[in-house]
Parts: sequence; C-alpha cells; structure tokens
Amino acid sequence: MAKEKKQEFVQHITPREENFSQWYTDVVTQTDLMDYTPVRGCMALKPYGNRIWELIHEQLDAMFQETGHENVSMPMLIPESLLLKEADHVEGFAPEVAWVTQGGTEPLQERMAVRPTSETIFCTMFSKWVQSWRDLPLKYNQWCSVMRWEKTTRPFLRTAEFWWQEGHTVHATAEEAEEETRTMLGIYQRFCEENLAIPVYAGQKSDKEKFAGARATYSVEAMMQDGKALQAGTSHNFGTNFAEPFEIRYLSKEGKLEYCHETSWGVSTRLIGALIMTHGDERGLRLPPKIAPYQVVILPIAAHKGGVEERCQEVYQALRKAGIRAKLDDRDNVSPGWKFNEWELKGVPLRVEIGPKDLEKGQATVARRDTFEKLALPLEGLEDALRALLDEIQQNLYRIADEFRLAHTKDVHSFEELRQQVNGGYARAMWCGDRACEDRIKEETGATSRNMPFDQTPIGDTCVCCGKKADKVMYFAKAY
RNA sequence: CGAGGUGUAGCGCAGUUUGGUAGCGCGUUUGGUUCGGGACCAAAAGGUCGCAGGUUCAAAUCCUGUCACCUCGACCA
Repeated sequence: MAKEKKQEFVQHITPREENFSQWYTDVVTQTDLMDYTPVRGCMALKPYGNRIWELIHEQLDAMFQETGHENVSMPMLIPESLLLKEADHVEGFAPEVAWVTQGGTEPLQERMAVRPTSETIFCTMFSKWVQSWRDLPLKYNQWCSVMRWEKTTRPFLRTAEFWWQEGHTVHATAEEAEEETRTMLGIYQRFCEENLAIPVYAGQKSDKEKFAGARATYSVEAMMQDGKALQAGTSHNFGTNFAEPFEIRYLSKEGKLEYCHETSWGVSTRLIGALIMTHGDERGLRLPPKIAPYQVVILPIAAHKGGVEERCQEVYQALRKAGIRAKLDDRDNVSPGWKFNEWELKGVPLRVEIGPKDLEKGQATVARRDTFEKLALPLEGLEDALRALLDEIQQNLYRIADEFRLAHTKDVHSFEELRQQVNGGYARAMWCGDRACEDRIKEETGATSRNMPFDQTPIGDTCVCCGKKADKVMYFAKAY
C-alpha cells in the first residue's frame, strides 16, 4: 500500500513495447538532455545533452584531423543567387529554407537563406581558393548549426535547427574524390560502432534517395529498437556537379584547365537520438562509456558518518587522475534511493556506492547500468577495475545492439515477405534498380530503400517487387 | 500538411457539461530527524488557467484565431 502510493510520485516512463514513440519522448524529456524553446521546432541543448554532443565533436574531430582535414567557419547566410546555381540542389532544399529579407530596418536587395547546408557557399569560396593542382586537395570541415523548416519535428531526430559537422573537400581527380567519400563513410561507421556502440549497415543510396546534387551518396544506417532505420551519417561524391556551375577549376601539371571533383559528408545531433533509441531501456538512457558525460557516479551513503565523505573525495580525485569522467553526487537533500534511480535514468554506466559498511571492509559497492549487476570491489586500485568494467560495458552494449540488429534483419524473396519483414526490421532483397519499384514498395509497405551494401553477393536473381531480372542487393526498411 | 487528442503552480492532475474570479498530490524553501533501492515531521512560498482576440456585469469554463506537444497518415537526404 505504502509502496504503491510511492510509485505515483515517480516519473513514469512508458514501456517500449506499449508505445515506442512515447517512450522516446518520455526519456528525452526526463533526462535533462534538452528542452523545448519558444522557437518552433528548435530545441535548447541542456548541459547534459550538450556534453554528449561535445564528446561526439571531440572524438570525431580527432578522427578528421588524423585523416588530414582542417576546420573552417563559414557564414550562416547564403545569398539566394548562390543557392540557385545547382539545379537539383535548389529543388531539393528550396521547400525547407528559411529566408532573411531585411537588415535592420532596410529590405535587402537580395534575400538570404539561413544555411540548410553549405555546399554553395563552400563552392563559391573554393572557386577563389583553387587555382593550381598544387592547391589540391582541400579537405575542410566545419562544426555549426543549420536550419531546415521541417513540417514536423521531434527532439534530436528532426529539428528545424540542428547542430552538425559538414565536411567539404576538393580533389583533382574522380578517383581521389571517390576515395575520400568512402574513407569518410568508413570513419562514420567506425565512430558509430566503436564510440557510440551502434552497429550500422554501410552502403550506397539509390538515385531516388541520394543527396540533392550528388553523383553518389553513401550512408550508414542504424536500427532502432522498434526495428526502424535511422540514417546516422552520409557521405556524398559530387563529381563535378558543383564544380561546373561554380567554376571550380585548376591548372593541371600538363597546363590544362580542369574541373575539380568534390565531396561532402556530415553527421548531426541526430546521433543522440540514435543513442537513445539503440541503447535505452525501461529505466531510461544507457550511455556507452566512451560518450557518457559521466562514466562513473560516486554516491556517499550516510555521508555524515565516520570517514565516508573523505573517502568519497579521495576516490573521486583518484578517478579523475586516472582519466575517468567521474561525478561525486554529494547532495544531502535526496536519499540514496532517489539518486540510484536518477542516475540510472540518465544512463551513467557505473555507480559506485561508498558507505560505512563498505569502509569496514575496504571496498566499494559497484553497480553496472547495463546488467544491474552489483559488485563489491576493493577500494585499493579501484580505478583500474572500473576502467576494465567500462570497457566491458562498451563491448556489451555493442553486442546487445548487434544481436538485435541481426535478429531483425532478414533476406526476403517475395513482396509479401518484404511487407512482413519491414514491420519490425530490415529486409535484404534483390532489386532491379528501377525507381518504379522503390516507389511501389514505399507506397504499399511504407518502407524505403536504405542502401546497397558493398558486399553485393546476390541472394537471388529477380526483383522482389517486379520479378524482372535483378542484380542489386538492397536493404529496405521503414525509416525515421 | 490532413484526421484525432491534449494544454490549469516546476511535474502529474481535478475543476469546463450547468460562467461568479482556482484546488489536490509530488516537488521547492526553512528548521529538525534520517541516509545501503525513489525517507519523515512542522511551517512557508508558488498559478490567474498555452497565447491573442471576442461575447458577458462577470470567462479556466462560451466563441474565433493561433502556438506547442502526443497518436495515425502525407512529406522529407
């Protein structure tokens, strides 16, 4: 009775199987990652959510640096005339551009787009910066926010303004551009799998789904716990599609004027949505140690009793010195039980309890967020034990997600099979390559083509849709 | 963007049918007792009912518009 009443006060998270979408919203709103703002479709990142983005930024940026990229900063406004230069590009983005039409009290001569993406402004600058083969390649990246006037928005998954990085590179040859495009996709795949513990399918987009203005688009596609696909990152090879209208040319060693070959690639704050929907459970977030703002939270139990507070401080300092992101929760106005639940909700991988009973035995009680296992570990050398546990949790979260993904991916050989499979997962199927078949599949099942894996070993020879000869292996799924 | 639903204190809700100037629980603040899975006692602060108009002597309640969120669809790299 008393217990039952208590439950009423506890913030409720809708069970995933009851309503996954509501579960997502519950988790997002209760974990202090973001808040809604007075600006339509735009969120505020609160410290906890912002820290995750910072860690993504830091770790991904290091990978960009290692592969020879440099960061730049470009204007957030793009004159309309620039946006209009590449036909497919305008067509793709025009419906969702926000415009600035006035400066101070004066109407502008030419309206400016709040950047929905920066290809056109990068290209304009590249045409000034590239003259000779000696200037190439240019491998630039910027971290910024962009705006797309989306009709319906959801925190992290689709917001009007979102934060991202966009890489833009210029190369002398088609081969180099293609290599860059693939390299960056590989980095995204590695980052998703190793840092975010999110397994992905990497492959090439169909013409229908490729970026507005690209020759080829590659993507990494993650699978959420409801079996739906979430595009986690894209990498585009533009060929000379932008170089031609923007006149980005270089004088070759042979003295010939040649068009440059370009790429662009990006990931966004949507990755945080992917983290939530890949790893979250009934108690809230489960953050992979590598991007958890706090990897370990230390909870003093009965802090006023002999030596507890001091010992917690010592452990906290030792963990910090060992390079572990630790938080000492020494609030005295909430009970330990409250803190247990709160930090579980926020997904901290490890909880370290230190109380009088622990001190008697020279130990700490350590609880894992992924398995809820409780361990008694010696205080001596605790940091090494915790580091090992963090590695284990990182692996374990990946393993669980990977098993889920494989269990929810199936080869299908008929339209009916495909229809059923995409109700809760990915279908791998043969496809003839016709847009008409993609359209029909979308129409009748709600699934879209996700990408064509690089391993194109056929699983049949006829199209899952039209039954004609087919030589493409394609993943289909319903997508966010 | 279409259909349906919701919006009242930080959070969860009652009050709206039958207009009369807002209530409950949690949380918050202060003091005290507690502290190993969402503690307890006492006192106190906190809202004008998403926002903007309108009807009325009087609007949380009726009308119009608008915004946000949720569900299902459409759209979308």
